[in-house]
Amino acid sequence: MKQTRTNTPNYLKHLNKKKILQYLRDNSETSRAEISSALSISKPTVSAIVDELIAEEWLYEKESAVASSLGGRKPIHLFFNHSAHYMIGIDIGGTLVEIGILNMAGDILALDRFETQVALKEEDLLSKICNTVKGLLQKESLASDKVMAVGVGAPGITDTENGIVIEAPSLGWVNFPLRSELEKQLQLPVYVDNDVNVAVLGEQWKGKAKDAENIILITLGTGVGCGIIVNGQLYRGASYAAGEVGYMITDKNEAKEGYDDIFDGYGFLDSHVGGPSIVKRMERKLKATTNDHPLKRERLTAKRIFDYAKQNDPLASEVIEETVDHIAYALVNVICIFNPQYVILGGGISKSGDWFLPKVEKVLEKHLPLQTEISTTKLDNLSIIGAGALCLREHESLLKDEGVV
Amino acid sequence: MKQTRTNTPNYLKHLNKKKILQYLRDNSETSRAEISSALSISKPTVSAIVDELIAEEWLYEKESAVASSLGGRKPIHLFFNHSAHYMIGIDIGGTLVEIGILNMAGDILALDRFETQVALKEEDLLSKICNTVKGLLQKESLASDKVMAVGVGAPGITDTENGIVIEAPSLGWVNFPLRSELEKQLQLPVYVDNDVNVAVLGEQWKGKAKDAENIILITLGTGVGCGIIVNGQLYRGASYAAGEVGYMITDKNEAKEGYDDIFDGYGFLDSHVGGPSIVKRMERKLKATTNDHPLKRERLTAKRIFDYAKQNDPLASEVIEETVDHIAYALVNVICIFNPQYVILGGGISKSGDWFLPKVEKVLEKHLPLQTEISTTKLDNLSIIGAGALCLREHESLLKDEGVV
DNA sequence: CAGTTAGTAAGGAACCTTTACGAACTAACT
DNA sequence: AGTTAGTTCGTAAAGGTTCCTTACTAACTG
Repeated sequence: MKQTRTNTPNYLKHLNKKKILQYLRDNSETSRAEISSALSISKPTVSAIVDELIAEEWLYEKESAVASSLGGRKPIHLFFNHSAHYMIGIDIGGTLVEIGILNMAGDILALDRFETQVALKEEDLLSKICNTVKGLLQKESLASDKVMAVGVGAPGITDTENGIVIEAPSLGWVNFPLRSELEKQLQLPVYVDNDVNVAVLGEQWKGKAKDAENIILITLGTGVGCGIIVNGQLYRGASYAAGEVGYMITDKNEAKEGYDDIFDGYGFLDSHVGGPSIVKRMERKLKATTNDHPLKRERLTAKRIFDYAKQNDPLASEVIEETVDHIAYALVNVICIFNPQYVILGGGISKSGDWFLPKVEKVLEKHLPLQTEISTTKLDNLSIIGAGALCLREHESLLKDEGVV
Repeated sequence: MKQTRTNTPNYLKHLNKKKILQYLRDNSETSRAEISSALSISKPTVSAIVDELIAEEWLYEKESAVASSLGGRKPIHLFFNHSAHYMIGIDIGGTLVEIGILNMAGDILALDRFETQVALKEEDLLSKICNTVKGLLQKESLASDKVMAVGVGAPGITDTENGIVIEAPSLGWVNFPLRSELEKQLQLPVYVDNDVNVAVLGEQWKGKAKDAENIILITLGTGVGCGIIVNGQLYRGASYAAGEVGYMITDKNEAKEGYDDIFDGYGFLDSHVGGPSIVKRMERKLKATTNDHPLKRERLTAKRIFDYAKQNDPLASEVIEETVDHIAYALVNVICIFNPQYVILGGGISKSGDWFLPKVEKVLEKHLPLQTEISTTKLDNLSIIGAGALCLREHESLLKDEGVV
């Protein structure tokens, strides 16, 4: 079998085309001449490629420009056509599946969702997803060939090369061939990755860490997850298990004595800052106290306990303080190893970020000489946007970014 | 000013040439036909490029081959010429400067060394380095134009793009323009990086982690350092400070109470597993005990204390056990974040590796579900070899590896 | 009108590929 | 032993890309 030749003259053109298209995505309202000087490609070459891209509807022209003050012909401005191709972003979560249609600008044109566990019980989850996708396309009256690719974030360790979900406890999946199944039903290219990885990609595309090269995203939820972008690339680890910070140990004495891992497969940090562990510790405190406490009459959730801590409730504060402490020291460890440009916190707990971030920063200042910007996610539908970013990255189209920038 | 055009037909040839040369470096005794099918480049193209490479002395032919058992013309075997170009590796350490000449196979042909602090006091360190280089070249009767590049490992945070040592406390350097100074005096291309980064490159080139994509090297010495290769690339961090694991915290309670940082700029882990901290803790134990102890009559060093611990001396064991503990938990944290293929331990303490690695592995097994191979450096002159690997990576020659493999 | 800038056309050089061929060797058959 | 078929290696020749440089037209300012 003959392999495809890569380093052929054709490939050169491909490279240049990609370069130009990427430049236009980031710099709208530019001209052929500007592209030529910015990317140092000769003017005739730029013209030829731009004409092709216009024919393929990736770009469009608009002549509304003004000439330079020194005189000269007016440039013909070029714009990236955000509506020529679309992407579908799917976020499969333990509780909710969200599906959206994105244009190339990352705008969500349509969104639908359903409960995961219900779908798992009542019907086939895969079919439900595919039907929802088809429904959305119909609603937006989009033909399937307008869709460039489908990006999926899955809640578990994922073999991205083969599109196989190695393990997703909340779905009961083990070595589930998600990509091939979806591709069969949807007849579209599908790209799958871990939900946390997808989320960092989203932050890099549209969020706080726009275009940064070194980003860490930490999700605080049932467990602790961590998405890593280094040297501009997603880092997945030797066996797709990078960023399993839930196993981090911030207190060796306690680790030695043994901690109660809330669930099997959860690590030290999971068992100290994960939602269920917060609840568990609060329950213990409540039992130990003989006084009355309003939380004794409520169904406990991490969020409620946070709320009480914010109002300086002594019991809740004790519990939360310890949690925040662990988070802070975990951040110290992550930052000293990675020296990232940004650390972004996501997940349920991050919504209380404004309140606890200053406490965290205090710890960082004390133990680290490195300046790092810490913030919480500000993006709605981060996972959907990230799934789109995954498409952009992985799709064998012009926009694919190979290697280092 | 006109920039250099990159995506020109010439560039294509450059890419192919590089590909072929790299293939030959890794697969000696191959033929034009084999290259063609392995790299999927057409036979005529391979022939043309190989002829050029032979003319440039990168390769040589040897006809001693046997034909395939199915018949056919005998292939002309091609060999990488390890002696056509040379590299100079320099390891600037706090106590010792080592300089070596390497061939392209990574063999050290000549080696010289001198004491750093003496040179710093008595004369100009830079001149001393350059004179040593010149001396070595003379000794090997090598012309300067046979030297492809010079690689340098510096003991501090280094701006590799500009070749500036941002901070090297042991040399008293702050923002020292090492590259330009050396280039001026040696008239050769110079590449500078942090000593730990250089060391990982060495391990990847010639050591245990040969050609692995994801490697962590941890050096245990005065402080704790960490070199990181992810996705096949060196990771330096957002501000060249990645891998400063010395700041890692493995015991939040102790960190909170405050630990005595042995030196300014040393972090929690430095202060618990660094050589001086081991000595300090042993001193305390010795003072506290009224019994006689042979170590009371010796000059204390980390190595000696390790030796006594190995012989089950109770005092030394207590000290070392705590140190090993911290190392183990630090490894848990590093591994859970990175999921590397290999973790390699270097530095002075690593020489006792055979003895303490089993203890470390026990901790890892308990807290991590990830399988990771942990070992200690087996390479002599790792830093010199690493400096050579740095040359290979960074040099704008054919062997430079851009982006992902 | 000169001066300046945007985009196009034509000619030329470099690259790679495919197809075709000679050289060299094995194995099997006469 | 000699011949022939089948393989494989490496090289030519021809053809088609690509890109670049130079030179041009178009269009606008002052």
